[in-house]
Amino acid sequence: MTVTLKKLAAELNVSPATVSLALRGVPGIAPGTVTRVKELARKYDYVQSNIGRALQSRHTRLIGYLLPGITRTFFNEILQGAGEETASRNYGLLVGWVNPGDEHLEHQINLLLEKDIDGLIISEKYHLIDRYLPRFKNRGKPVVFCSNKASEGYVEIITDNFYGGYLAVETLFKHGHRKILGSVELEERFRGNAAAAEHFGVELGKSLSAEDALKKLLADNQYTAMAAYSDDQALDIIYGLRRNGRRVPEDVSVIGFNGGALGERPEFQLTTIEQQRLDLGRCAVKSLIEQIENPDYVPVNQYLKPELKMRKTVATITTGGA
Amino acid sequence: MTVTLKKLAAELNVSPATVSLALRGVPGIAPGTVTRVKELARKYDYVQSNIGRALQSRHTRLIGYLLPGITRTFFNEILQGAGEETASRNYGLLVGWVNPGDEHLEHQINLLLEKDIDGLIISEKYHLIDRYLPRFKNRGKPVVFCSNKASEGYVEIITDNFYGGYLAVETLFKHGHRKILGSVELEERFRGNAAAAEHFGVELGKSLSAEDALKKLLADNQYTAMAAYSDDQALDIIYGLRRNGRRVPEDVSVIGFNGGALGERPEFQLTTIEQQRLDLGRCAVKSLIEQIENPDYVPVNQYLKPELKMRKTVATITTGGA
DNA sequence: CTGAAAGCGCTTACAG
DNA sequence: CTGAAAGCGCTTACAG
Repeated sequence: MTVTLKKLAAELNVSPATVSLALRGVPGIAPGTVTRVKELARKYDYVQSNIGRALQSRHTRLIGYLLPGITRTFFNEILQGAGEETASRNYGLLVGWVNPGDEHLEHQINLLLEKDIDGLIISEKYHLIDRYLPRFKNRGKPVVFCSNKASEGYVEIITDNFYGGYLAVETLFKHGHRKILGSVELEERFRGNAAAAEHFGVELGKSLSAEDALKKLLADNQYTAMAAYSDDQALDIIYGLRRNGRRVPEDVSVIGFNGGALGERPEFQLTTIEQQRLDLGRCAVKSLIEQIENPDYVPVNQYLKPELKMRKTVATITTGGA
Repeated sequence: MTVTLKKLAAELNVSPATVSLALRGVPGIAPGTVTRVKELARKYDYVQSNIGRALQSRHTRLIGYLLPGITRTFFNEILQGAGEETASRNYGLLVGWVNPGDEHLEHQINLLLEKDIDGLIISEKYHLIDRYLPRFKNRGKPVVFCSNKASEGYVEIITDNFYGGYLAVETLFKHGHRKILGSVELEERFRGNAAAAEHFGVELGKSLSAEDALKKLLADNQYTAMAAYSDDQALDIIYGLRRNGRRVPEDVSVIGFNGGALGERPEFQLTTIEQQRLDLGRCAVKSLIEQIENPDYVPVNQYLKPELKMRKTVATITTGGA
């Protein structure tokens, strides 16, 4: 049913090697032969089989992507960015979702190994996956972490969380806020908060969760703004504030972190620090393919700058005192 | 670097065939040999290569999934359901996003064909993809449409939209509503609306879009409820109603269609008809693999029943008159 | 119970 | 410019 090189060769009375060379445009084949081969190939809708090619080259041009199954939304755009970049390079993207429960993960790893992927992108906690990494390394298959901190000795392509944290507090400062609550849920981001707070002379509080933040914002009337851990958390906090009679942004400003469709809804109009999710996926693929195709390439970590998305949950206040 | 059957065979002084049989547990190999082979395989972390196997069996155990690139959220859970089912059957899932612009699509199709997928799932408009289907059919590769209407002669695994439409109007009827606005954006679903309206003796209006629906709801105070085309549309309508001083659900009830995280937010608490998205993906994979592995299997369309998710945008009203 | 051979679809030297 | 051969990693008959 499927047309192979051999069948084309037989029909044209040439050797399979000639057909192979002609189709790939390798120089040194008579122009007439090339034309006849290409015509017949088109007529029969011949498509080169990856399995023949891969067996020979030891490269399948397949890359794997492992991502958490529970987080239903966050990784979608990253995945799509990865998929688009992958396709544009003539690679295929093999996706595996990891659900809690280790058995499942080991099965996914074996599946990817069996399918002979050339490299792997991981958007999953490194401590879950650490133990499996040598299985890829031993086979010379590169691994890149995307949007998640990498295991020791591996490359990470992630948002510049320090910068994002800095930008959040800087933005609030520029709108007149002098006492701001941060979240320590992501250490690097809070360090960015702290650096900006120190630089601009802002007082910075710590919260451990949405509930904790809400409690502190309600208890202490000095806080005029919150730099939240995520958009979801920002919305939860805004919801809690409003239920408790506080206005957002008139009484308290809130800035999120992530971007995506949710904060865009007219009901929310959430000001946020937006991650470049499509680019995270794209850059991870670029780095991985570079490593696959060029063994001498020394990969480096990449930290993508998030961008301020100004909407309507941050207000300018006139600082009392100063 | 990578350990092959041959290397194991050489080290054990047996033939590759013996190693192959031993590893797969084919009966007729001396138990001692099986043990020695398996031990060495584990020691070297031998993993059977799909390319060798596939070349031989003409099946890669890879399936493709083509989905639209613009709709960033709707297909994620379907895709994940598909991925989980795929993995549990020891298949790999090759994902391709289709963005507007035909070149891109043809490229994706060629990519999937090259990668020798055993079958294809499509969540894309059939008229975009029609012309490429013979390329799969001619190669004996089954194609299943998932969550989208299928091309002539192909199988579809989709939500039972008629039932969903019926359920929406039935639900509103049971809450006392007697004049309801529907949406004709999805024909089958509106036919379900209409069937319920007729059965319960409810008056049913037509709207063409969110704006149109809002206009009609505001203009005609007789409508007490809206069966929306989607959750997004439902939220847009609720937003518009509230901005115009109408209360939801006290003045107008609104029921969505889809399910997902958005409507669950406490700000919305959207009552909706929820599609079984994970199951749509799973069922599509099941049908496809059945077709791949059993050529005699005659696939059938599947219509998955959506479920009512009662939240807070539908209220019971006391019908004036009756 | 085990090995030698052939072959799946390709590509890469090599010979002519 | 073209063909014959060998080989990539496996599995499937077949012979012994």
